[in-house]
Amino acid sequence: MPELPEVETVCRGLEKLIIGKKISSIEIRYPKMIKTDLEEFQRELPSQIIESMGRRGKYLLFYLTDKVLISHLRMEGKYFYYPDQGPERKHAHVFFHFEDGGTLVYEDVRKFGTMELLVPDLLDAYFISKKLGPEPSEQDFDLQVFQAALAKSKKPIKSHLLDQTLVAGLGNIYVDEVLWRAQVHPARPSQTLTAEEATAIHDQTIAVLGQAVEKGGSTIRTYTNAFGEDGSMQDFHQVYDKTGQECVRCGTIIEKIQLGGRGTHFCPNCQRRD
DNA sequence: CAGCACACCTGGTTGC
DNA sequence: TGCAACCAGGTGTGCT
Repeated sequence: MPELPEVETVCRGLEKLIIGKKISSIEIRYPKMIKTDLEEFQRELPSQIIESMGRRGKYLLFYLTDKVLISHLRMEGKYFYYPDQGPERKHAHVFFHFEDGGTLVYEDVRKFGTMELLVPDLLDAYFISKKLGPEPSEQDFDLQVFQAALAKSKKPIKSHLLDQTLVAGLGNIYVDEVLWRAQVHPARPSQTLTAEEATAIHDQTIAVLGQAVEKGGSTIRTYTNAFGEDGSMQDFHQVYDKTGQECVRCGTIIEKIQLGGRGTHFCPNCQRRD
């Protein structure tokens, strides 16, 4: 599922379902996804209460009684909440059983997702170690800092936006949408961007991710009807998965290329290389 | 240090 | 139809 808007949607959904619940037991069927000490994870979680939910970039945060569970959904991670035991499912990897009989299940077909348990004091250091950039908001995402970083990089702008260091939260869908809106070719070396182009990318990043959060995220390729997949942002995509269709701005046919190993959609007329 | 290919997994789609 | 190759909303590693 997830780029930032989808993770935010899951976060808001879980807030309504599991806040205040006490974990009675934990069941881990795919131990490899627990990246901190497994014994500790199994020992510490039971008896903790879900105090609140949070999000930083694409990381989902469960604030527990005296720990923080950091969950990253990677490509296909999903959470399902059941007021009872829940059904048996092939790709269910972690079960959080609550004292009231409810169950939160983490499912992930590709098993790329990760979970880590930290003391809250180490959360800031954790994100610093990941070199995670600012949240895509007016308050946090500073244009001057962004422009200065771009000026020092030869990386294609799309690859740079995807690496989470300049700004947190963009993934392969929204980065294509942002660059289309900003009218910048995805392969442009970062340092060749003009101040106007950098400003447009900055502003459109905030606008696109903000709009996507409002729409509840995007639901693409109708995967299983996962919790939180009720988004409608896909109806507003202008280039992602629009290969062969006309650009709504100029009528030119949208093209798809490979860039940094990722499928990349753009309008060859609106988004010139130079 | 920067940049890039590749690894991690499974399943759906495409093309011969 | 059968099956191999390729592709998928992400990130960490290890190499040049």
